[in-house]
Amino acid sequence: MQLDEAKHKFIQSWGSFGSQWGINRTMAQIHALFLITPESMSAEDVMEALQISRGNANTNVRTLIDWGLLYKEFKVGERREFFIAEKDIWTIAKRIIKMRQQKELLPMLQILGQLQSATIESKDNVEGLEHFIKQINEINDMAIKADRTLTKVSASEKNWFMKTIMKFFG
Amino acid sequence: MQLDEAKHKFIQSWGSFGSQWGINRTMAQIHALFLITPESMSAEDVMEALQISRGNANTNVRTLIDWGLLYKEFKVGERREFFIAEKDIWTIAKRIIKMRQQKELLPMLQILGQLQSATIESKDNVEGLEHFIKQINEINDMAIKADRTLTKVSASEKNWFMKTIMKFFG
DNA sequence: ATAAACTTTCATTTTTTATTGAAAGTTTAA
DNA sequence: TTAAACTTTCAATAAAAAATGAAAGTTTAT
Repeated sequence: MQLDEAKHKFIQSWGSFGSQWGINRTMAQIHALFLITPESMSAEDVMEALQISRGNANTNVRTLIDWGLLYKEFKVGERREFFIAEKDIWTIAKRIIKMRQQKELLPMLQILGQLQSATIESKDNVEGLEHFIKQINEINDMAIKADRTLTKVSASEKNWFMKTIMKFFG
Repeated sequence: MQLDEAKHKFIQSWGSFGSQWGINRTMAQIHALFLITPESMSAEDVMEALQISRGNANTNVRTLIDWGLLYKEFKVGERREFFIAEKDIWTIAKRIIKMRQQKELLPMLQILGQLQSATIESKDNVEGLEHFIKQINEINDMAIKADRTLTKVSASEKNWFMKTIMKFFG
């Protein structure tokens, strides 16, 4: 297999992988491209490599920077911006976990909290009310546990994580 | 707050939560509806409660059954099918983890495996080739660890999980 | 055997999400 | 200060995903 073919395969696959996780396909593809490119690249380079528009490239590169998965790199004598990927997979995983926790888990926890603290009335459906409250409580408990776990994982050092968790899971 | 209002809020929230995870909004809403409904419901009940079409209700109820989140329930003297939710949050979490692992992680592992076992050629870009192989290896290692972890979690008993994992994370 | 009761399918339509590219905005060098 | 080089924005367009509903399929009771 040629290197270009292998790269292409990886980029496509990372793209569809990402799009299954509410991460837009192009953003994931740009990320993949950077992961396997040792040098830094400009917006132009990304546009050419993935055959996408300037606006699309710009938007998704910005988001990747926000997520901490891409860094700006200034080159002497160069006017335009260059970008380079965070390459350490553990750091990448932690950043993705953190962003997803914020985007997804947090809003859910807020709603669940609201529902728990609200006084819910229902005269004619006591069974339904009790069941509702029980379910919300259980879901809230699980969500809080998940949230704590993710917080600790994304704040942890690679070594600590590998030692304490991976000894259980190989 | 009225019970109906609280239920509605939960259903909407669960729906948008789901849609961020590549799980279609209506499927998540149907799931939420069943979670907070103590009795079993027919397709008709779901259609009415969520104001959706027959086809939509049918498709998503089938998928929820496939995922092990809904069960069929037969009522004596009733021709149509009734459904009822798996209510235990731990079981639900395990089933969702398992499905997502199959849908998402497995295809990625296959591609990574293919790329690792392939002999990749590149005369003129040795640096690029070495970097590519290094990155693929690292990503593959992490993916395998994630896969093992998810497999063990989704096969584990609630008590075991809580004892061994939750003592780390509270 | 057949018709009523119910479920599934799928071509079409609608909704949602992502992309484009031109115009506006910004920075830098001379 | 201005014009070239580059970046960002956003209204319009395109693509992808989901929903509809009527028709086809299936099951059950008589």
